Amino acid sequence: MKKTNPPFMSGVPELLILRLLCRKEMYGYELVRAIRVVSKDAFDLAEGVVYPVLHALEKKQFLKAKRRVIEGRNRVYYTATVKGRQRMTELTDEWTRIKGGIDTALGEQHG
Amino acid sequence: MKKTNPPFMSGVPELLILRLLCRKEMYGYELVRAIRVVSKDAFDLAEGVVYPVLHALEKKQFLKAKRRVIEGRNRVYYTATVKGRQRMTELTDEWTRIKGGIDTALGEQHG
DNA sequence: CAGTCATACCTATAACCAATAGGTAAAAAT
DNA sequence: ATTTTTACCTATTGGTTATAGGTATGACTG
Repeated sequence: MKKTNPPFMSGVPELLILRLLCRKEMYGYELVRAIRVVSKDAFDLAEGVVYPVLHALEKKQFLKAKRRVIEGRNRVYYTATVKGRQRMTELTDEWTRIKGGIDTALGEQHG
Repeated sequence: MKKTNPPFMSGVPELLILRLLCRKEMYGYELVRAIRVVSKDAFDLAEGVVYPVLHALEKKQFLKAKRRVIEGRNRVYYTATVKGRQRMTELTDEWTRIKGGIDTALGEQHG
C-alpha cells in the first residue's frame, strides 16, 4: 500500500523548484530543505523527488547545472535559464487559473 | 504528443465530482456539464475522465449508483455516501492545506 | 578512533490518475 | 433521411510523484 500521486500535488515540485532557482542558484540537497522552509513545512519533498525533477528540468533546458567543489564537498548547482523563467511564469499562471477554478467551484456549492 | 498529467490537476476531478454529488444526485453526462458551469469554464472534463472517476468512487463506496429510465433515457444517478462525504471533507482540507503551502512559497519569493 | 550522523549525490520501480481516442445506442432536431 | 445531442462505456498512453533503496565523504561523539 504505497501512497503515490496524492491529490493536488501534480506540478508542485516543478513549480517550487523553478521558483527557487529563479531567485538564486542552489544545489539539490539545499533545495530539499529550502522547500520545507519556504512552504512553512507544508511540503517535505524527499531527495528522491527533487533530484529526478532537477534532471528532467535540465534535460528540457529549463535549468543549467554547474558542478563545484565547496568546502571539500561535491555539489551540483542549478540556475534557471531564460526558458526556465518562461516555464515558471506559465506554471504560475496555470496555478492561478486552476486555483481560481477550484475555489469558484467550491464557493458555488452554497450559491 | 499527448498532453496527460497536466500540472495541478491531480485530485481535481474527484474533488469536484464528490462536491457536486454531496449536494444532489446527478448522472454522468449531467456532471460533465455541471463541472463546466460551477467552475465557470475553468475545467472542461471530458466524459472519458468523469466516467472512470465515478466508477472508481463507487467501487470505493464513496458513491452509490441508481439506474433509472427518465424520458425514455437510461441514466445512472449517483449520490455521495457517508464515506463519500467524509472523503470530500478530507479532500477539501487537503486542498486548503496545499493551496496554502504553494501560496506561502510563492509569496516568500520576494521576502 | 570507531561509530554514528549529516551532507550530497544518485537510480529503479511502483502506483496512480488524467487525458485521449475511440466505441455503442437511442432520442431529438434539422 | 441525416445529423446532432443525449447518455453510457473502456483501453491505452503518458507523465510524475513517492518510495526505497544505494554510494561516498566529512563532521561530530563517546
